[in-house]
Amino acid sequence: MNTKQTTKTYNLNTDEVRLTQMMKALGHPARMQIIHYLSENPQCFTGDIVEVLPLAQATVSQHLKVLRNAGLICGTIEGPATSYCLNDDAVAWFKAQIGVLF
Amino acid sequence: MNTKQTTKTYNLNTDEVRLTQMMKALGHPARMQIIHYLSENPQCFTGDIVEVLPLAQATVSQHLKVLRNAGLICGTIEGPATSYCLNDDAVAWFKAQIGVLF
DNA sequence: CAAAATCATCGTAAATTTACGATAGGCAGG
DNA sequence: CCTGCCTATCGTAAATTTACGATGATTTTG
Repeated sequence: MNTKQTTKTYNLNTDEVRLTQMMKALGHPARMQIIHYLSENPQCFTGDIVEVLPLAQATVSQHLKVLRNAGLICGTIEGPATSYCLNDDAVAWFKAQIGVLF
Repeated sequence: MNTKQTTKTYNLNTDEVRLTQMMKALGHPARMQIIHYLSENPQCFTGDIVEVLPLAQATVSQHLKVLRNAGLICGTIEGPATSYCLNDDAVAWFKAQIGVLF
């Protein structure tokens, strides 16, 4: 019984929950660097990103997974490697949703 | 020596670092709720927000501090209470910076 | 088929975040 | 002044995140 709860609790709707997840994904320097890199190099492999970041391959792969789960990037297996790119639809949705929020 | 570092490391510029901090601040449900509430109630006290969230007063105050440090809101002491509102300049900057990123 | 290359996942320490009660500090009313 | 109200900060557990090496899975090359 921490709060009286006499008033309704503000809840986030589905869009806002998704937006929050995207914000969280973008709220880490390494992941922001990845997004920045992908916006300049629209199509690249995991290895390219690993070379450019001061992080171990496992860590980069982990960050890529976070961005994938947030829907911001999509990766396609291409032979032995994986190619990543920005998800343009998600980016557009993200921008639009920020306009709704503020 | 974890990386060869033969290539330059991608670094974030000052703007991107600040943007990342804002993203991180917005990447938590409670803080997103606060922002949502402030966008509907442009001027309100800490107590108003505490009533609306299912969190203890200390926790809300902590979240408000994160948003303040990110520059997204500003609080002014008003008598015995503190009044909070969105920082419109920061919001505008945030929106513009997203346009630069993507 | 064996070896090398590429990447994801696992297991796990260390660091950070989150949430809370308790406490402190400032301001208004009696 | 004292008391009550409002909020920030402190101290601290629990949960989550971050980063790494090691390992696996898959594909191409020799």
